[in-house]
Amino acid sequence: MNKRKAILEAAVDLFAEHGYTQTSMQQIADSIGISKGSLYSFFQSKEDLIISIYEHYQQLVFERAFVVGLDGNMSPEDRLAKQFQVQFEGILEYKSYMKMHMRGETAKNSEKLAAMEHRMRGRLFSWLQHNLQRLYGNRIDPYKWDLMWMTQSIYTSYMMLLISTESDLKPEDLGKHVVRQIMILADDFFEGKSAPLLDDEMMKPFSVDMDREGAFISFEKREEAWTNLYNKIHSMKSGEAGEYVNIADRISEECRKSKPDELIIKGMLRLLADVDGLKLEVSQLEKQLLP
Amino acid sequence: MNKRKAILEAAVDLFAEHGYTQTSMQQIADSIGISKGSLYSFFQSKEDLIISIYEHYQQLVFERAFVVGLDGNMSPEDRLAKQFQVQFEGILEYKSYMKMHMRGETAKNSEKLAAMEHRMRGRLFSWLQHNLQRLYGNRIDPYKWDLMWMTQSIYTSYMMLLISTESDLKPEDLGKHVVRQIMILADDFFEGKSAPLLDDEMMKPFSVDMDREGAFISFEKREEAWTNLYNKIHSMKSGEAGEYVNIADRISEECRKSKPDELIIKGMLRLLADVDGLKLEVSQLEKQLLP
DNA sequence: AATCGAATTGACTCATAAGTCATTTTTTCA
DNA sequence: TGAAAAAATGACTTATGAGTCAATTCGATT
Repeated sequence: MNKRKAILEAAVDLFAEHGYTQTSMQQIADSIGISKGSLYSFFQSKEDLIISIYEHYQQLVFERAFVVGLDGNMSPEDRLAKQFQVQFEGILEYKSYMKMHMRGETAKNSEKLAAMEHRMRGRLFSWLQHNLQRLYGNRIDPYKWDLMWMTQSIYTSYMMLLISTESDLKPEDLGKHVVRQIMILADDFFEGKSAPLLDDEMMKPFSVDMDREGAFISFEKREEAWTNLYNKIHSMKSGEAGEYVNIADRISEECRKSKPDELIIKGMLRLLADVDGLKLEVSQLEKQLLP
Repeated sequence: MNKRKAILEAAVDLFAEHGYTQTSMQQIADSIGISKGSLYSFFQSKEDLIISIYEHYQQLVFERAFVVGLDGNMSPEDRLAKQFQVQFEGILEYKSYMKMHMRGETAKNSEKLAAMEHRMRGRLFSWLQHNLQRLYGNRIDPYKWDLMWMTQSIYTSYMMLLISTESDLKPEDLGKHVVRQIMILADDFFEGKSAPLLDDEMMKPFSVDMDREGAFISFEKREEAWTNLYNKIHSMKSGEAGEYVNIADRISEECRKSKPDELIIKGMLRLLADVDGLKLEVSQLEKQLLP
């Protein structure tokens, strides 16, 4: 629906400029000329709104890069540079969202958001690891955490420059630059001139279980299945939608647990499968969640 | 008074854990067993409280490193590593404050705080620039922004690791590591293999007019007083100089402690003041250290 | 045009938290 | 010891903003 999107966009702008707590629902409503009550017919709560924002934008910004990674015609180095470039382009395109995201300032309220943020960070690291291994093979292993850590810090800092100033930095240059710096630092490790500081044990909070190489693709598919389901639900008549969102939320919550109860997931999916318009989306999601 | 300090410390812990807006004055009062009204007799407002926190801690954390920079017996490289080390040690010691600071989440409310934050960032950059120039001279100029930017991003990211995990990272290792990475990246620029992306124009928001800022001047004065003292000592006959350097080092060490013992400082200064040629420098330094 | 249901509204409630101040407690000192 | 001064208290006021809902408007259908 269109008004929903308008709200999301207005909210993201305001959150980016003034911060989450400093922006009232009234302001958001005013900025697009609707009433507060109307706003609440699209989003159950302020928290629901910001979560929806993350759900709406995170794919847009972060997943575009992964697709480039599949292009087999480039050297690993160029491919990685290209992926960073695409990422920087995405950041420029969704500046407001990135600004909001960078502020942080939100996570502590909401379990759900914290989990989301953790997942995103984990994905960044597993993506970095994947690419480093493609570049250097297994010999990178002893140094991978130091390299990943420095890489993400350089990447993030240039990203902040990109969104917070009116510079004419080119995503292409930035992509090449970041890769160049990674490689310099890596070479130094290989030459035995630096010793690594970080190890698996220490970086446990940053690693996310990934089922080897197919991880990203399967991740993407799962993500897509979720998106489709939520979109379908939201496009339904409001009366029933709330209940279905609840069920979907319950499933997602269960999946995020360290030991998800398959029966609960199965049951919840069954409930949704009974709804006429959702059959396709549910079976698609089920294939991803319960292989 | 002591209660004031207790409030500051309680507040910084709570702000670090729950965030500024999520911590109420009542909670702060409760946590040290006084009433809210009492709290307001020490700080006019919540904003006044957070500003006082910044005023209380920022010197403690950031200025300790600058003093180390004056020791003339080390190579520029080792000296810089040592400065980073001291910085990391400070961060460990004032973990809560750094956590609070890292959250940000505050600046937009208060003009005064925003200015403060801006000034601190400016100081970091001017310190970095100073050290890079000491390391490489003027040939660093075309690359200095890129190097400073990457340095601060690597430095900041390891700092965050230090405060957010229970790792056993050693400040000494971290200091050496950061310097090592700076030098690798710098060498690559010198070899002409990388091109710089950032320039003065683009980085204007990050450079601060140093002379305009009161705090910076007062800090500079202190640094100047130290420099003068060390210079004078070094210019003396070597026989006695060693002893005086020891005393001066002992003062600097004391000053870097979280709870410096004023009496010790006073005593040490007194010892130096008895030396004929140092009277002027000592009184100059004393004015800075014991106002 | 009349009717019905869905969408929209904004005045309302409720909760929270900053900041105040009359009152009480503690300290000081003659 | 007792009076005056200082410090501490917590109930109170006030402001803000999330979330609700009865009333109203809008729009589709016959």
